[in-house]
Amino acid sequence: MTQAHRTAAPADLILAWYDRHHRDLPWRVSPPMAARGVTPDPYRIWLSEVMLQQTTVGAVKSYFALFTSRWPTVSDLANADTEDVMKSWAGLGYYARARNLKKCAEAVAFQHGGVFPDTEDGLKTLPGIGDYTAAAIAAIAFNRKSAVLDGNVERVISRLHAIETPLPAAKPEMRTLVAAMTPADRPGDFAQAMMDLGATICTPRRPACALCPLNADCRVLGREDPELYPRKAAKKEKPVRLGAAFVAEDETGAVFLRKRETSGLLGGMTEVPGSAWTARIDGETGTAAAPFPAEWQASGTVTHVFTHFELRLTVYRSKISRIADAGEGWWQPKETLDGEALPTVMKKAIKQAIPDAFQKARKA
DNA sequence: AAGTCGGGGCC
DNA sequence: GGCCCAGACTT
Repeated sequence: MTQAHRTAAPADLILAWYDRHHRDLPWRVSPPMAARGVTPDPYRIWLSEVMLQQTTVGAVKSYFALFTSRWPTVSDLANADTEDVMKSWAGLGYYARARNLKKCAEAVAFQHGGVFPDTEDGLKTLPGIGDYTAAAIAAIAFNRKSAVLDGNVERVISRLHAIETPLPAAKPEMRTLVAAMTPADRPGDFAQAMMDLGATICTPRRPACALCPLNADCRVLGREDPELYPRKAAKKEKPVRLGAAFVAEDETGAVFLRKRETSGLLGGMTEVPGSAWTARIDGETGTAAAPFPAEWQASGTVTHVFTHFELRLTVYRSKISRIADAGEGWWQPKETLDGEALPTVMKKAIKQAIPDAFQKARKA
């Protein structure tokens, strides 16, 4: 085979690109670090992968720093107070991840001797670890030759092979193609390289094809608009739900809070009292669902978009003397609201009623 | 296979 | 305003 007709294998092209353009991330062992003998910590790889599920790198960084600082090992996390974990996760979203994170840490610490399973199948038995995360940890932390397929890789593969089958039906086909590409030599770096490629070059819009190490192999480039890939099933529209939220402030400035059910939407998180969130758009959202009688003053509305519906909350506020029978809940001093397990929609509601309720947003 | 489950950044 | 993001889990 002559050199002129021989094309380098895609995996080699991607790894060569990765060696030059990889991003330095807090949980990553970069090729230069690896050359100095640094090995990945499965705990940190696992923690980062769970945080990164459907979540951007920028959103994760400060949370990763907080968690690894408070709980440096999986055993530390396993022995932590669950409520502290929920408080630390507040704002990151998909709160079932936090509940499963704690369960997984307990399983590793108390049933696996504090050591993560080092195979894809073993990892997949743990709470919160599915197909993607098991493959990613196996590849990145244990150098297993597993096929890592996330949203980034789906985009790269769909364009590289001009896959016409829409997602999610195309996933098995894509996984097979990724498995065929994955090298035995550096599977962990290959996985991270493919995801970096999707995050920085093969982007959803305006991909930088001129800079792509695979542009000579791409079946879409030069024939169609890459933005048309991956094909996706049509999505249904988001319904609107309405509700009321009640922000009560006592004579000391404390706010009345309560705890949500442990499962379902915002499960296990803290809330201000409110009505059910109904799909009806007729009828006013009144104070019928108020937690106790008070002079409730309407103080505007907040809108919050969840994954499958849009919520419009009418916010009511009142200043009352602390009453003995306020129902399930507690009065939280205003200056300590920041540390509570309040999801973003609840912070919005409180801020609507009491604009100076929070110190300032947590920044990276 | 479809529905549930957050939040923010980007265009 | 819509789209996307290192998806998992339930039904």
